[in-house]
Amino acid sequence: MTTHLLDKGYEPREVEKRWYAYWEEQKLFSAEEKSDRKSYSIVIPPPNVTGVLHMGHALNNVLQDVLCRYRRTRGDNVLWMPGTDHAGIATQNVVEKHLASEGKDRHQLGRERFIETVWEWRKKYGGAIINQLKRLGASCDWDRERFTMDEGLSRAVRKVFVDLYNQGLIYQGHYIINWCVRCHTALADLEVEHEELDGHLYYILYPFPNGEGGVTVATTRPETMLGDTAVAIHPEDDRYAGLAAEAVILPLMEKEIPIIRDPYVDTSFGTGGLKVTPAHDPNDFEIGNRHGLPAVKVIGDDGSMTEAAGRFAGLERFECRKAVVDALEAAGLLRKIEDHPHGVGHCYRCNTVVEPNLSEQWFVKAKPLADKAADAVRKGETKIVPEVWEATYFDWLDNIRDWCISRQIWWGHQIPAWTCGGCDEMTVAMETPAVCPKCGSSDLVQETDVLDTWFSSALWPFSTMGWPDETDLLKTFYPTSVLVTAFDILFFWVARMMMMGIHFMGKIPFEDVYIHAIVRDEDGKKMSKSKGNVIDPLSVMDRYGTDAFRFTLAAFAAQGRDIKMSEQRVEGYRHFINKLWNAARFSLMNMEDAAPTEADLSAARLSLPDRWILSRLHGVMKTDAGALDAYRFNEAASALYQFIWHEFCDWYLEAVKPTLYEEKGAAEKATTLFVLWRTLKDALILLHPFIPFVTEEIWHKLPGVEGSIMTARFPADDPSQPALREDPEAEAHMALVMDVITGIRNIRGEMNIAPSVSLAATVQSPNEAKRKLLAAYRDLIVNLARLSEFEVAPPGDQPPSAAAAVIEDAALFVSLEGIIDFDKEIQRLEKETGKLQKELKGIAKKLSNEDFLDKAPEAVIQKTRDRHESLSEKQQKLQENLNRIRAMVA
RNA sequence: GGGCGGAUAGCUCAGUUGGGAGAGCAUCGGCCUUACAAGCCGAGGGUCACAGGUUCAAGCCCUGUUCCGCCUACCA
Repeated sequence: MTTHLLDKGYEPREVEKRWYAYWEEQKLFSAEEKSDRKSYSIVIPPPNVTGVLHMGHALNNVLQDVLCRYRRTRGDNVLWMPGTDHAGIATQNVVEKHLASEGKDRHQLGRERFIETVWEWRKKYGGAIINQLKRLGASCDWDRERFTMDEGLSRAVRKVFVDLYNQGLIYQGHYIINWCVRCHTALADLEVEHEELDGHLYYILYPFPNGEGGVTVATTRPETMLGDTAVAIHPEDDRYAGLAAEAVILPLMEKEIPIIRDPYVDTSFGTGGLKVTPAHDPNDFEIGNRHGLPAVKVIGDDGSMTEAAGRFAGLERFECRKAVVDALEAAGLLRKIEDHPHGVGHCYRCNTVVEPNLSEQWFVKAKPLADKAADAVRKGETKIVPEVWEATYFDWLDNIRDWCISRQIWWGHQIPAWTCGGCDEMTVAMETPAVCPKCGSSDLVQETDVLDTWFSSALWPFSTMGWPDETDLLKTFYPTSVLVTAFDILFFWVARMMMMGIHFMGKIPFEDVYIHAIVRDEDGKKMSKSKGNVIDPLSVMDRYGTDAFRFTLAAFAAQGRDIKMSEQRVEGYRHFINKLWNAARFSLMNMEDAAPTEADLSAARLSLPDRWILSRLHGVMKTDAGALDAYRFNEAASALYQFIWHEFCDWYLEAVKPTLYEEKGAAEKATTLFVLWRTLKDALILLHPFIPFVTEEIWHKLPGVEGSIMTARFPADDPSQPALREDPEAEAHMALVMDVITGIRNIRGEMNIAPSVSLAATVQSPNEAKRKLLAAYRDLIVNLARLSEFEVAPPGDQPPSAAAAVIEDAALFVSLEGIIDFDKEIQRLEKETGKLQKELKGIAKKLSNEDFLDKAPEAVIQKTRDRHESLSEKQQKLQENLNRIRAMVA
């Protein structure tokens, strides 16, 4: 320990760097694989390896860090498992872009070389987000850091795939899926984002073969007509009841296609005629299956028209749309065009319009897994907080559809399925087979598709802990205590982890799921690069310090509402950090190098402010623990804020200054010093989870403590310290003293009397006990209200030139001999009585209501009566004073 | 189309079994009081979106309306 004095201002940057390095060196984030202590574990939502820290990460990780640091102070064996996600499509896109800037593309490199390049890229840039998490103060067990493409996790992925395949829960099939023509891969339904666009509805006449009339169909995507293989009408549609024709001519393609009847057709939409394109629409695909229609793929995987599109072949799909419309127009078959806003699917990775496309893909049969995942929450095995999200969770799981897990990209877990060139047999296995188990041929070709990234992240809670091996880590930490995440990945990730966790571990992956808010900009808009409204957390930390930023996030994290981030708020909390710093600075200035000797904390030996602050410390400790245990971060943060600033600084420190300056004697100083030390020490421990850096810095200047504050125990759990307790008497006495002081200050302020002017005050109360109390705390009142004289007396003559206030049954007079402004005082009293009058009227009305007296609980009635009595007493006293002053003026 | 959330002080938001409307910031007035002017002391400011209902009593419970935001959906 160098000096115990703090610098005048808190300089976050150097402090943050120093202590983070210290924590890492001392291995203070490390979990014990085996321990007698209670386990507490969280797996981090793994950020994309290509990611940079944004506000969402910051909030998410600060909340996790608060919980982990809090649980450590409570003595738990804490594991916060960190890692990153290989983010297949996103990462591949990033690296491809990088290649493009060098004039290369992945096909030139080939699959193997490309994957090597991604690994190189990952090695070079993939650590960025991890370092940014460290900057945030995240106390993850970094020695256990995992990556979804690591060997161990890849083995878990393979095992899960093989098991599910053998259990019949994974299958391969030819289906309509969402296809991104830019990423060149299939997407799961979830990965498609719908956006309402102003489109058009085109009405096209499909003529009968005999040339007389036809069926008019309506479509938003006219280019797909080239792949139509039927026209459907509803079997009971009267408009087509007498229809003789059994086919129409598909315009532009000049080919005959059948008219079919299917109840799927909505008679109320358009003309009641539906064009059927099995290869490019999921509904049409099913209709096609029902009626045995061929599927003609006219839009290729690259988004341009195929040979099957005839003379439109080679055109880009939207170019083709125009061309088709023009051609139809020219042929006189375009009946009309209507404006038609409708939802259009976009790729969640690159925002390209997604094309429903027919192809061979792998799917997970989701229903059996989803049912168990929903049940676990229904039975309360896993609790979702706040509860409102349960409905959303159930809704999705109860209506789940099979999950398309294959992706036509290179970066990811290649599907462990091999097809025999000899006999076409498919082998799915953990290890690469040498020969075909059926025919013995060694001509085996592995499936080129890779798995959806979310397939591997679904295993995260147990794959990171060593599964499929039965590790100590799993035994100690699975199921995890809580998952902290935002609702936008409730389906993508949370639900799927539930499905996989229950299926493979036989146990839910987490006891609680805490869903926090999304961070938005000041105007409530989602932050996005394209809108240019992103606030970079790193620059916020640079300017205001990490602790201020963290405290802001925690204070904003009220359940069920989005967070609107503004730098102004962070600035406000920087002031709080500074306030704490200075309070500590003041405290330390008064302490010797050694820890204050332990004092007797029984009420008899302590001054009122000492008793009071210890009682308040006990109170805030309880609030803090209760709030954090229930994930009410904002409540914990604001309780601590309130305590430090408005109780500890504003009242306690001011109250004990004379004692610290040894105006009351050495013994009193020693006692107060101990209380001050204890309060500061415990407050730092309570604050540490929120603002770890500044608390650690102060901690090391505090005498009588050892090691890091990270190893300190929560006040209620520390056997080496006398227990804190509630002291209602001290709180009541202090409240009275504070009322008197505030009353005097109020008069001073309202009458514009400078603080430098000492005043004389008198309190008159009929209550002898109260008089005794006030007399006993005379020094405190004189000091904090800046008085020259303070008299306590029974009710009697009122001082002549005095301003008055009423505190409970006591009248307070502040002598203003020579400086009183009578008009001002009259105004002040009138304002006060006016307010009281209004309130009294309301209460009186209540009390005169028979129904109220009849039906309200006795306690409520009594409370109302008491209040009425004390208010009218106060009113009367103020009125007397008002009359007195008026008389003096007149 | 279905569902969810929000509307409380100038701004941003708390308000958990219905029983005296709160905080931070901003504003106004007074202070360089030897930890902190990133501060201290004091003050003003709200028909709790609107309309009904239940109740002795509603910001809170019920119904409806308006305006925002979000999620979800295979009507071309």
